[in-house]
Amino acid sequence: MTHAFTQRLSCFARLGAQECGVLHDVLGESIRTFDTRHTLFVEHETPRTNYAIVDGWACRYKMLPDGRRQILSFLLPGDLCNANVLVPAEIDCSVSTLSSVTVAEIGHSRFSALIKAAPRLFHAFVRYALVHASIERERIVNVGRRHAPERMAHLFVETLLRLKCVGRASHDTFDMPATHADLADALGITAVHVSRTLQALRAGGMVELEKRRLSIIDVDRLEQLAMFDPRYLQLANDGMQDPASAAAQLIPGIGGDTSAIVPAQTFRQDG
Amino acid sequence: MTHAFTQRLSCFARLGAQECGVLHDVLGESIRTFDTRHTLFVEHETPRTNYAIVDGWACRYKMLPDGRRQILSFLLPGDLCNANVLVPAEIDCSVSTLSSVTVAEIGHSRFSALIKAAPRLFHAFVRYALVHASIERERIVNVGRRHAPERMAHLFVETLLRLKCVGRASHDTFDMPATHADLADALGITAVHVSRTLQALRAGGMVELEKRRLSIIDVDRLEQLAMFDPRYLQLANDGMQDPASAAAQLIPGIGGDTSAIVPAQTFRQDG
DNA sequence: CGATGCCTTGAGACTGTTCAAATTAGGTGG
DNA sequence: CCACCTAATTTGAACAGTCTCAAGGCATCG
Repeated sequence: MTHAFTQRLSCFARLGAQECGVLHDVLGESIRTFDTRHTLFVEHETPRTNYAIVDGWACRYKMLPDGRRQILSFLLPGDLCNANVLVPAEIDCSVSTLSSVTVAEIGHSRFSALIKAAPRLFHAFVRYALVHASIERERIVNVGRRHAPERMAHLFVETLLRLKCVGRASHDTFDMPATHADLADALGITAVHVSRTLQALRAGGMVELEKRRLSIIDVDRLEQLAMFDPRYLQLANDGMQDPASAAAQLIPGIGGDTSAIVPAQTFRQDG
Repeated sequence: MTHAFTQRLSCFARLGAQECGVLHDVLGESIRTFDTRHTLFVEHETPRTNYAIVDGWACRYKMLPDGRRQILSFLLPGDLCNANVLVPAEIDCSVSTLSSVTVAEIGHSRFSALIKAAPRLFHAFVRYALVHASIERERIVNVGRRHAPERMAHLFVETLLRLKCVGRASHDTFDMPATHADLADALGITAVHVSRTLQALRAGGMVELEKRRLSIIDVDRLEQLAMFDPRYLQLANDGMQDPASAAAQLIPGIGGDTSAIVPAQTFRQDG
């Protein structure tokens, strides 16, 4: 089975056998598991390592001094806990697990070696970071300009698509470890209102949630309600025509090795 | 007078005489002005050029199909309209001016040349992009977890600090071309409520606004109200100890030229 | 001096919050 | 497997914050 992170990166560059091999080795080096509600990074620290999520959910969040919490994004299988892999820098938000989580630990020097060994991977990392930032920008719109049911619909559709692209959602159903309180902090509403909003979507025949499994009954209607435009997720694999050379165009020292290209998949069909 | 963009970049790397010179030349090449309410980039297009703002305000925003708008960030003098300078990619939000704006136009090839000629500039660009993303993340917290007066206080303090660091705010007072409608779309509230909230801050003796000039009367109380923590703006110039070599550590092909270093300023005192 | 755009004000409606209590689900030790 | 404990969810009712709609005021600009 392909590693979720490899699967995710291949959304952003056509990875050849060589790149996949190197990546596979690095990812297999140090597998760790964390309990639910475990803090991986604390705001303002400068992480000395990175984690690629293999299984389970985590989240990036910020706290206000009075205890209010805002979740910036959910981290799903295939996601990197710290999207900034280019320069060592302090991170501006904390990261905690929302379920028990399996990760592949990747040290900074490992990352550096990866990038040097495979220019395509560098390109993929950069695009991954861009898309992750794009997801967070879309969240601003979500909490700023959508009503609670629309916000929830948007979050669910986004999550469904992101999980599908790493093969973690079959038949529009997936494990959803986030509690109402977690959803509330992601949506900018209260847990009580999450409960009521969820019931409204349920009553409308759009979703079903039991035993921490979420079933999207009517994706179309959810998308309509949320005015969902999937382009910000960049799942369509366009813009990949000339991956390595595109990077080389602007980044000094990145040369294009175009051998051993395997065809890229287009994700969005059912897993 | 130092160019606002040079001033901004020097927050992120100790720029030497050589870098400043190259930068100065590029910035002087093509100065343009745009009218107020002029759209510079449209969501989903792939820009072929970039603009560094010299004077005036612009904003990055997204529209929903029904006309709702969410402003993601204000672009102030010294800001880059498209923070992604590393790879050519479609942008996920539109950019429009909020006042008449003077910019320095910088083509992609120019940027590429800049980066190659001055590794320190590459480092500065990367950090600039990181900080801009950080500002947008803080906005999620603002609209998701703060009340209207807190949001407004936060936005005002942030803007004050950002303007100060490019010398555009003396005595805690600055030009504020954004209309109530613009502020509303940045804060995730309505224009009517902006009016009322503004009056509350005014009544509290914290700000004064007349003729499109905003005076921050009581910064401390605004910061307290907003629970403002300036660290996300990275104005303190720490983490600059070893700029070029820090980049070289992770990015292949970036070598460290440590000659001709001028001392970096710490911004936050009055301009 | 009339248009236009921007800001202000009021009243009522609505969305989402708060607090508190009841209910359910899950996990653990006996 | 049960009893217990804790965490998570649901529900109700009152309340607060923000929105909507509508009207009026005040600039600025041709």
